[in-house]
Parts: sequence; C-alpha cells; structure tokens
Amino acid sequence: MPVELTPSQALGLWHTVSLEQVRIDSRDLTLRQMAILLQIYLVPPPHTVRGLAAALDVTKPVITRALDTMGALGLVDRSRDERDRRNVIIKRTLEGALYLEKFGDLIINQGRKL
Amino acid sequence: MPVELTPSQALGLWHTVSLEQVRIDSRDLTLRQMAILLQIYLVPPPHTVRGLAAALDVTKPVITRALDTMGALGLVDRSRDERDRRNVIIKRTLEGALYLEKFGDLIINQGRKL
DNA sequence: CACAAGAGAAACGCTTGCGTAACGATCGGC
DNA sequence: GCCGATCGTTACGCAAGCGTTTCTCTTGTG
Repeated sequence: MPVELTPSQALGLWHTVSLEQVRIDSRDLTLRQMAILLQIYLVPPPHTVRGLAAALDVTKPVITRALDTMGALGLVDRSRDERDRRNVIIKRTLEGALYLEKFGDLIINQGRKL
Repeated sequence: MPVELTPSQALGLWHTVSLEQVRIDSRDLTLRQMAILLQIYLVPPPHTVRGLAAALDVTKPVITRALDTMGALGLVDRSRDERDRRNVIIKRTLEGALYLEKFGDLIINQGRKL
C-alpha cells in the first residue's frame, strides 16, 4: 500500500511533525538517537550494541552513549545476555512504547491534514 | 488530499527515513535544528530570530546558535534588515534548498515502499 | 589451560548545545 | 534629543555528544 507524496507534502509532513514534537516535548533527541530508538522498537529483537552500530553505520560508543541517555529517560533498558555474557540485550520499555505511540499519532494526524 | 497512515506505517516511514539520513549524511542536525530549517524554507519570509523563537516556543539564543551552526554548514544565511536595523533577516541558500530537496526525495521514496 | 578474538564500557580531550543573564545597537514616543 | 522598549548576540558555567583508544570480561579453540 504505497503512499504517494509530493515534495511539498513530504517536507511539510516532516516540518509540522518536528515542530509539534519540539513544542510538546523538551526531550530533544538527535536524529541518530531517534533512528536507534525506532530500530529497537520496529525491528524484531534481539538487539545488541554491535548490531545497532552496524545497522546505523556508526561506532559502538555512539550506541553505548545513546543507550545511556535514552536509558536515563526511561525509553530503553539493558540487560546481559545470559547465554553469551559478552552481549548486552537492549529491551523495550513501557514508557518507550508510549513515547513512540504518541509520536506515531503525531505523524498520522499531520498526514491527515495534508 | 489527506494521507491515511497506520501507526506501523507512520513510524516505519520515520524509521527508514531517519536511518537512511544517518547513514548518508554525517551532519547530525537535532530535531530543533531541522524544525528551524524547515520553518525557514516552507513558511513564507521574512524570518526573524524572534519569529522563529516564537514559532518553536524556544528562547532566542537557541535560534542564534542554530543559525550559527547551519550558517557554517551553508544551509542558511543572515543579513540585517535595512528598514529596521534591529532585525536580522534569515535567508535561504542554494545549498540549503538542495539539502532539503534530497531529504524530501528520501521521504517520498520511503513512502512509496510502504 | 593458555590465549587470541570479540563485545561492550570507560577514559580522554574536544566540540557543540543548553538556559540564564547581561550587553550593545536601534527604534519610537514623548 | 532623551529614554524605555525591542532585537539579536555574547558571556558564563554546565551538560551531553563525538571519535579514538584503552580496558575488562567472556568466549571458544587449540
């Protein structure tokens, strides 16, 4: 079910969603952090630091730091992989799911207004 | 011409666009900076620091700093308003237009793939 | 059981962004 | 002409992000 957008609609959608999100929520995630968060919630688990770094083509410390920040915000959680204790498994949280749910609503509502 | 999106489509669109943008371009604009940039390019001029601050509901130094950064990247330009020399008029640039054009293409292409 | 390889975190020095407050330049009404 | 108000910038101390490098813990393979 493809969605056909004109250039004006595409940027307009991004514009109004960004604007609303900035006005509503003081948590100013970077594009990288947002990409990581969405990767965690939209792609089937398990998620590891290494896997996320490869998916975004960034270094591992970038992922570690982003998880520190978003962990402090309650958006994600971490736990050791008991089967291979070198790995860390990144887990979703209720608050993170709610955050993205609201964000999705924002996109949907702005899409309707186009 | 409204665009109807399911929650999965909405977040999926944001996800793939963010992911692509992170992988393609090392310039990691914050959500605020992106909102300012789109405001400048999508809303009819003139744009002032004060006007942008009000539109995004942030303080003026936030705008000044974002303009410093994006100015250094060549995405926007500044010039004094000769009619009221207290004001600064924010202007678009060719590079900024190209940047957003590519970004818009990214959104359109990902929209088609939904 | 020794040891290289792998995963994630921590350390380091640096850059950038933040909010608040103060500042210089300019305007407009009296 | 003066003087309060307005506009944008700068200063300050602080928090957060960056890339590179180093470290610790764990694995598994000889």
